[in-house]
Amino acid sequence: MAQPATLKLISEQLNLSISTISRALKNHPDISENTKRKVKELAALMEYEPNSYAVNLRTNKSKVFGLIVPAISNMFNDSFISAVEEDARKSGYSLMILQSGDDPLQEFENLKLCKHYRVDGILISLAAKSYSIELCAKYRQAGISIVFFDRVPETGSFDTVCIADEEAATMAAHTIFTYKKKKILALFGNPDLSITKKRKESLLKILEKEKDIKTEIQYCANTQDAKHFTALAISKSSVPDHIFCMSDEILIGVMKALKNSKLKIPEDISVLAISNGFIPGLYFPEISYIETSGYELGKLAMKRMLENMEGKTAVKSIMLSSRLVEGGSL
Amino acid sequence: MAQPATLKLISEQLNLSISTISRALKNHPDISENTKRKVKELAALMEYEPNSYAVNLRTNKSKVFGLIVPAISNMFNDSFISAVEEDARKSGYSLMILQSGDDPLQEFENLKLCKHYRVDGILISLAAKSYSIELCAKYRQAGISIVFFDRVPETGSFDTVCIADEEAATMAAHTIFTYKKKKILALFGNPDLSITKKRKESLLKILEKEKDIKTEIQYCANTQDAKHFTALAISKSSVPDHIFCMSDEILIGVMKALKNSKLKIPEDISVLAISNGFIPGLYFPEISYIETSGYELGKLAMKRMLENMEGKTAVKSIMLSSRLVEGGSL
DNA sequence: ACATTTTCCGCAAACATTTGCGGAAATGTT
DNA sequence: AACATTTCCGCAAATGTTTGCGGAAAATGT
Repeated sequence: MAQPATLKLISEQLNLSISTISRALKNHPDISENTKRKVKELAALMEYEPNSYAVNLRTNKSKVFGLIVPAISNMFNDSFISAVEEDARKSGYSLMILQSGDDPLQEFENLKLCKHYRVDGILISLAAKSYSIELCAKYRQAGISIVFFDRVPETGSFDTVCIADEEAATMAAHTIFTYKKKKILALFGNPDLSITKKRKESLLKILEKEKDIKTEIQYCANTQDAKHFTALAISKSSVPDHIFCMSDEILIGVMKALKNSKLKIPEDISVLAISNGFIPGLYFPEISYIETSGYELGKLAMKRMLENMEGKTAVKSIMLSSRLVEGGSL
Repeated sequence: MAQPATLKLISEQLNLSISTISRALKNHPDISENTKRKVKELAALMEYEPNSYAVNLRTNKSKVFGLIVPAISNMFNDSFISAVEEDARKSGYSLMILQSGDDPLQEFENLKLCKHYRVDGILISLAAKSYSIELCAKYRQAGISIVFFDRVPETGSFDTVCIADEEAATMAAHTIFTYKKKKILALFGNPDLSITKKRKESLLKILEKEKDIKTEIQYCANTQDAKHFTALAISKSSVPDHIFCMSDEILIGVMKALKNSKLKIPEDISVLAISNGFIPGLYFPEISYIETSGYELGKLAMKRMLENMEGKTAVKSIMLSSRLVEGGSL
């Protein structure tokens, strides 16, 4: 314990060569059972642990995955991270988690950091206005597996794992139909993200078929925006009878505005969100939502990554289906 | 780009020795400006990046901190992590984040993983029923700086950074006084955690001074428990006029129960929580809370850690003060 | 012109590990 | 007894860096 144990130290104690120690510890057939036993005993006693730097240097593998997200905080990422961490651990990998804060520059730096630490693979959910995609392509070229999740690039052939955005939005639209809503306020996030585009387009595609449904679209950079647009909409003469929220962040803003009004949910106005369910469950009545499980997505993403590590490098796009969870807000 | 650039490769191109390249790149005074320029230019061109494994092997420093938390998800940890990550990055360190899932065994394994990756320091918030403290002591002995935060060990001389729990609970008690509440339901988390003990004791110490204040204590393992105990309490003949929640998790359960009842906040019953403010802000009226800033705590923790790295190893206990933020629930 | 200092650079060891190769000793085969 | 085989282990190179030391060449001083 005084000095951290090394192969050399053990070899000196036992009058064996370093290579013998190394082989004994990994059950190399060249080494006799007797010697193996002795070596292992002493190694255990000395609490030997291979120096990961030396191993990595030699093998050029780190057994670490980089995980880059805009923010660790949001509930979606939370459960995503949990899932990824679980499965990574099971396969002997660790995670280096970096957040971009939705800042393209920071994201770029994080990517370089991953390279610096020579991670074996990178899981990344893009920042808005990201310009990191070329760098990703380059790194992949250099042998680093890259899996995009949730916020994926629109173009280029990459491995992607994401929510079936079209399906989720389509489901939302059909729900709005079913409940015969006529005047919709639809709130979306950053319009630059492909996830936003997909959801918006799919929703509109269906809603626009019906002539008597009026839909107002707004883009919200944050919760505050969502609150603002909601307050504005319900202050007008013709109040919407339904609000669609693309994300939790937006839902929170909407609810703040609604609570400041006299409008009752669902009698006066109904609400539907796309969410993992945590935030919707905090309200009364609970808000209905199209479920997007970060946990499930994480499982899929890590599965894809591990396949990659085993050489299955054919590019794949994976979609995760979602379902409607009815609270009492419809 | 075909081969990753190394010092050797550069040296061959320039007909210089490896050591000259190494020194040139770090502005060693022994190297002439002229040579430095040439070396740097070629290095940039070849996109040279030092192999971190080799560096770490040589220097025995990893420039990585381990961060172990029960769960990444909770809001407190979120902001804590953000702060830590920010300041770590500024000092050239990266973060390896591991979650214990409040499982002592997992925590133990994570600790060993940190050792395996030879992190320079460990920031850790203990799991309930943790038995990792001895291992921490051992690692510290072996030269790894360890800073405990939030959930810190009760005994032993370690660096700790945590909320001024006594102060916060005392503040809560005084608030309850001020608002002349008489029948209190006080909900706490895991009774094994020192943070729970401290908060409970400080609260009771004050409340028990007043004869006409009745306090009921319950321990909740999760949100569900909190909901259960709240529902139970308000179903009785004498309903409490105040509920104190030790954490967000508990607050959520309480609110679920209250929303299922006819009780109005704050008219019929008042609510006070210890929180960072995010969850309390979701309700209407917003819930008053004693603020515990994970962000601030993160700043302090990293500051302490960096001091440690510079050799200031005298053990220190740091407390972060909190303040009352009034929503409309009192 | 010689001695001294400064400038600039290379040699080689060290960090801990992995692994191809070769070789001595022990065992087995006729 | 001579040969072939198997068993078990060590040598040495390689991974990419850092750094103490020493030394040649150039610059400076007398």
